[in-house]
Amino acid sequence: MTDALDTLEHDNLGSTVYHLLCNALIQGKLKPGERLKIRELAARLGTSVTPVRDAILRLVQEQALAMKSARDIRVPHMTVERYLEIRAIRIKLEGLAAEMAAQNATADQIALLEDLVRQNEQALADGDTARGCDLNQRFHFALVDIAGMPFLQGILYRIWLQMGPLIADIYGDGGDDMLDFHYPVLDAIRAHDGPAAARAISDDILCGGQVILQHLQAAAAAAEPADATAASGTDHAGVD
Amino acid sequence: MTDALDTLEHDNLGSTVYHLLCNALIQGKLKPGERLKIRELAARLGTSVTPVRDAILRLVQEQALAMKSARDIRVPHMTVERYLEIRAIRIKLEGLAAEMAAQNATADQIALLEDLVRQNEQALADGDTARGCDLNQRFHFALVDIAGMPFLQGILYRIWLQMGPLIADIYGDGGDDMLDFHYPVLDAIRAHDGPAAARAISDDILCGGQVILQHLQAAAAAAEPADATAASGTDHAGVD
DNA sequence: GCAACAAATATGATGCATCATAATTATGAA
DNA sequence: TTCATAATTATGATGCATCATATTTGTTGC
Repeated sequence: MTDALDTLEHDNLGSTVYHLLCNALIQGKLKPGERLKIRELAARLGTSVTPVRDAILRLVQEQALAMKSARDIRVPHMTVERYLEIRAIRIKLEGLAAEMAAQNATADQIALLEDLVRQNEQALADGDTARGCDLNQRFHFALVDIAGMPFLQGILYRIWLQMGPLIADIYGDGGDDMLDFHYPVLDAIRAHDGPAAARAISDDILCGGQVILQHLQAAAAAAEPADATAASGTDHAGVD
Repeated sequence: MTDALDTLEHDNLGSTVYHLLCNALIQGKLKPGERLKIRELAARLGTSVTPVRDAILRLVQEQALAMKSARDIRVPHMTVERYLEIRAIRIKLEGLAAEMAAQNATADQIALLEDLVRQNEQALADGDTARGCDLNQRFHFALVDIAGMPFLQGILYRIWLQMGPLIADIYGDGGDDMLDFHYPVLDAIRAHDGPAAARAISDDILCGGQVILQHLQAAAAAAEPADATAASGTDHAGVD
């Protein structure tokens, strides 16, 4: 499932390292601002620098990692502007996925979604936020999978890669209500009502992400308490 | 503008080669099915294999190139299924871009769009399809640029990368009416009417791409007229 | 003690040697 | 002539040596 990014890919060491780092990112094992060193990783993984460099370059390309300078590779910090942009994109793309999933879903696939929600309930009941975070993500990916759009799956995987470090950092704060928005999605899929599914996913992304947005805005405000020029440009990034 | 993919990227030889190949793909200088060899490219460009390998791996990752086997890197063929999927994604994402562009566009930016359309008229009048193709693309990119969404720009650039070889192959067939659908887009942007701009872009993608779709369907029908199992070995179908 | 310069270190970039294996060609027997 | 097998070649993968330079650390003069 997590292999969605490169369909039918030729397996080489670089890809293995890449997926390793992807999982680390998505599971929040790499914190924003953390630095990565090629040689160090290579030593830790027992390979030469070449595959590690391959993997890191791939992640830099898709902006899941950032090269602050020629020799400073770090997990990037999410900004409010970027989060809002990504949110808008997710609403469109995951909406499309939900719509197609509602059209296509078989009984088995619906049962799988229900199972994911059930496991998520259990995880939240147990107070296992890490598992809840993982299951939340798997629900979203399951939708794209059911939609049967492999290219879209790759795009969304890359987007989630960016949100991984962020979500893992914040989820414990107030993510308990994140699951609530999955029920309307499930209802719409059961009814094979595409537009309703898209709306429900949109609600999920907007409401569920509210905590994240507040967190980011608070962090941004704390970072620059005096300077108000950059902070005010939250709604529209004036990137020319 | 074409540098949208990796914002603020550290320049290394691999990136240079990457952009070189990107341009070649988008401008249709690389045909579907064409094979690329690392050593050959390196010799042609006067570098070692390392930067070329970096660039090619990046393009493979985003499926702009495909590794059919461990040592067979080719420009992939577009399939009907994939085209339809990409079309649906484009409608959502370029719709979003058009909507934001309509909200944000300044008079200067609108003038720039008008200029692109005017140049495109001239190109078509001159029968210069290559230039028309290029200008068509630049119009679409200009919209994302005006929308001020750099992350979206990266996603769309990667999508166009996939369509480059295809469009260049087909454009001459009946692309003369492709420009027609840009006028309603321009009108909507002038009126700052986001939803109308999104609808207009959707029309452009659907109608303008009709020729491409027919071409693909004809090619698919010709490729496997009777036998559906063995002949499909050329294109790896079975996207599900 | 502090600042400015210098030496040392760290680190990604690049080139290249070597390896494993797939593709191609050559060889030879039927 | 044809097909099977072996030798050759081609090619991406991997590892590693070296380079350039940013960063850190040490030294020295004030």
